[in-house]
Amino acid sequence: MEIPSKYDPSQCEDKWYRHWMDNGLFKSSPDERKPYTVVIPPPNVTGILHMGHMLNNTIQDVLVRRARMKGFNACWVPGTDHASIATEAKVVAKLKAEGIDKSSLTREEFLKHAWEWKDKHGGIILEQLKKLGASCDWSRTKFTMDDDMSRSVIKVFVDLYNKGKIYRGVRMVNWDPEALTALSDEEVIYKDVHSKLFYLKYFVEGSEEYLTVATTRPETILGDTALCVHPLDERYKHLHGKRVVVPIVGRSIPVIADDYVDMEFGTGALKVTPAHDVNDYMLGEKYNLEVIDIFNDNGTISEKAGIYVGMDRFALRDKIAEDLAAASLLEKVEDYDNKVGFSERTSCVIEPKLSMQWFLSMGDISKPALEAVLDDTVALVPAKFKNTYRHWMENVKDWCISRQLWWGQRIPAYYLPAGGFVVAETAEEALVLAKEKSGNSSLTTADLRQDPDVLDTWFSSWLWPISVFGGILDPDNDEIKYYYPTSDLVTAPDILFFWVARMIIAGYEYRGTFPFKNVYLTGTVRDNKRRKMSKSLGNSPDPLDLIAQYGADAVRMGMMLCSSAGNDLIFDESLIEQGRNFCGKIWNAFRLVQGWSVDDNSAPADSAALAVKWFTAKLDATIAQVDAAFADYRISEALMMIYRLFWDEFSGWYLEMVKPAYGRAIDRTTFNATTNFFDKLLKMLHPFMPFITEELWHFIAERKEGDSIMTQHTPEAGDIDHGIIADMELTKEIVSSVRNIRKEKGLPMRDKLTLTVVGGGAVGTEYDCVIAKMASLEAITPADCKPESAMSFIVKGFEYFVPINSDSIDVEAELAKLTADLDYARRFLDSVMKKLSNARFVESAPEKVVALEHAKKADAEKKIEALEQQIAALKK
RNA sequence: GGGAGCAUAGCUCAGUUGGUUCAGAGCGUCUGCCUUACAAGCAGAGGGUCGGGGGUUCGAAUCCCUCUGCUCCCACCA
Repeated sequence: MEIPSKYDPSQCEDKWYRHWMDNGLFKSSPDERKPYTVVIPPPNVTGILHMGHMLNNTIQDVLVRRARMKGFNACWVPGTDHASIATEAKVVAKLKAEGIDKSSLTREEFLKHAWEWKDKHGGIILEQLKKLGASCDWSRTKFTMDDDMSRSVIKVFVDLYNKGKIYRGVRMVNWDPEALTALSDEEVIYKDVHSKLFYLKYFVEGSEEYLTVATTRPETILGDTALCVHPLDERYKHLHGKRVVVPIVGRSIPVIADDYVDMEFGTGALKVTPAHDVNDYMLGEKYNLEVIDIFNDNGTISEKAGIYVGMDRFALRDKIAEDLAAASLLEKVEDYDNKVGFSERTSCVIEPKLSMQWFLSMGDISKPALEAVLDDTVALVPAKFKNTYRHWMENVKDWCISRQLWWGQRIPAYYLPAGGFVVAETAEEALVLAKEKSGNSSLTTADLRQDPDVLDTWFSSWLWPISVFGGILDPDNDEIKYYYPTSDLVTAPDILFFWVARMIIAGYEYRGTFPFKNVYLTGTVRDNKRRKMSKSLGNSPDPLDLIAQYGADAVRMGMMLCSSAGNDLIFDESLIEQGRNFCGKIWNAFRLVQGWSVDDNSAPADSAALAVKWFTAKLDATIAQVDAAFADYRISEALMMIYRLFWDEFSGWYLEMVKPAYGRAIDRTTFNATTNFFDKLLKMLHPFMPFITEELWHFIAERKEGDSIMTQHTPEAGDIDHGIIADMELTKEIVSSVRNIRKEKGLPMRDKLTLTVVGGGAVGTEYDCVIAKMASLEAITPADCKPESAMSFIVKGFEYFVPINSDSIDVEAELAKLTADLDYARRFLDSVMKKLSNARFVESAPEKVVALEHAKKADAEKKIEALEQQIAALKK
């Protein structure tokens, strides 16, 4: 088969992906092998691939492909998440653009639009993952709102409700006035903002005296129902029990005393708005204050406020400041930096709001999940996240699971006409319960009103590792028993609490054990200015463009090179260029080997035989190192090891050692060994670069229909010959030293040189053939002393000389260099002697270390002697 | 406000329990080379008092303290 002179990814990638799919190579079903299971962090169903996905899924694919080649039954389950808020927001926006208002639609009509949107855009991101080479079992693709997935969610809700872990209640929640829904605490992002601190005057009723109160939110005075001071605050003691008048509003409110107030802050007086501040709510409960909800759901002023009705909350802030100033009720305004909560999804300012919601109590249920991580039953990689995890789990609060949306699993609570509700998986079951509860047997399903809210998206994704295998609906099915617990989870640390922690909780609650053994937490992808890559900044390249430009393997390699677990990764396109260049290197090395003609009758040259022996050892050593790196999830290091093995050791040294002279054939033994090395290298590379390795692997031999490198066994390390590796390192040092002299003296490779070795040599003479070939020498000769007119170098204390024309030797420069070396060597010896003459060192240091210092001493002495001789000879 | 982490070559990062190989790798830089696989390449070279200061130790990039500068997480100071 003719090999093209250049690697063209576009010619290979689709071809091999189709090959893998057509032959069902990604598919997994339970068998006698050990399972290796990964569930994908389901991307938003309407999302498109960004660099974060790229990173995340490349890592997963590397792990999955490697496990598969290690003999595991690898199963990577793909899927998408319905992403309740995000998707609903997109659909609302899309309808709005078409002139349709959500409020003009019925729930059913809206959901029809949403499903249409999902059907149109839902598959895109998964198709993009295929371009990347992801080896998911696509026949298992799940969506969190698939019928069985939704039924799992509902079953769990009912179960937890029946266990008393889910309750309904009025609480202060984080209200998103744009999405018009409650959010969980985790969905609120606090940011520093520059705001203003307004100092307002509250006149004491029937008096000219007033208190000044500092607030960042003057508009909330409409909802003020008390003023609070510290009981010990001397400034206000006389006002306890008195009443003050809310400025502009004119309402009379009590002055209460509570030590919650910080006397140092502002004026030491706090306005209390129980409906719109969490702390104020607490005070309101304690002192039984009136609660006035002054906002509509969309953040405008409600009828209850009485004045300014219909104004937007931020417009009112400006307006009320003006009006207060006009009425001389505003003492002053100061600049002030504080934190404000923003919605993770819509980015609008969160309004604390009192409302009726559903909650999951987290206290008991989260305990096993905390233990599991603390004792490494579930290992977080890197482990530094254990602290964060523990902190969160120890302070976990109840989870607000209801959302005032339509897109999602509707809460299975049914309200009875006469009040009260029942919770059941279906309307029919609910009816039975309702009849029982009410004693009214004439009820019909039409009499029951299902709760309009849906569940938080994470209330479905927390079941993901279980529900994708049907483990909720049928806990004893073969799939869940085989694949669960899964092996590795690869995800971003920003959803450690949203998702990872809750999956562990659900794992223990519904399977009695952890959902995955290891959690690999990726870093944030940043640009070369360290800015987070994001759509809004426009600094994120389109992964598909990159794949089109450089090829998927190059992109994968670029991602993997800069990604260490848990650390942010600074992505730069140059990394992908490096990946592309590596593809070229592999391709060309392969072309070289395949281009050799083979002679079945000749015996291997000495240098070739030695090279094969050496590279066998080097390969084994690297395999062992790569295995160790993978065991610790040091994946980019593993890749770098293979990269250097291939580029430097194999291409730079090995192939040059065995390469036949121009026009000559290579012997069969060496050729076969080389092909075998190539085969192993391709297998080692395959998890990282699936396409090019598959393409080349098929050139090595005639393959049968359906063969693939991806189902081959990855090479295992044999016994490693460390001796030959060390000797070859010295050999390379000698070769490099000769090359350096060539470079310095401008001697071209075609000029054959001689190498003279004094006093034996750093390596045995059997390496001479390699040195000669690699350094382009015509002879290597032993000698007793320095030859006339020669350049020199020292390896491991042995003197080497390259005789050259005396005209080209700059005696002064050589002397200067040698003298500097000698100086350095003497100082080094001094430092060694200082240690050895220190009795405390000799006493306390381990024997090994002391012996080492002795060895260093011997080496240094030898080197000094050699240098002195060289200097003396040069001076003559 | 509480907690965690980071600081090593121009850039991105390795550096296990202090002691061979400890000051490393890749990329970039510089200098030669179109040497018959590859200029997306080959050969060679330079580059860091391991953030500052102090301490423990025979010995510190590594352990302790402190300062400085970043990052992240959590938190109800109006």
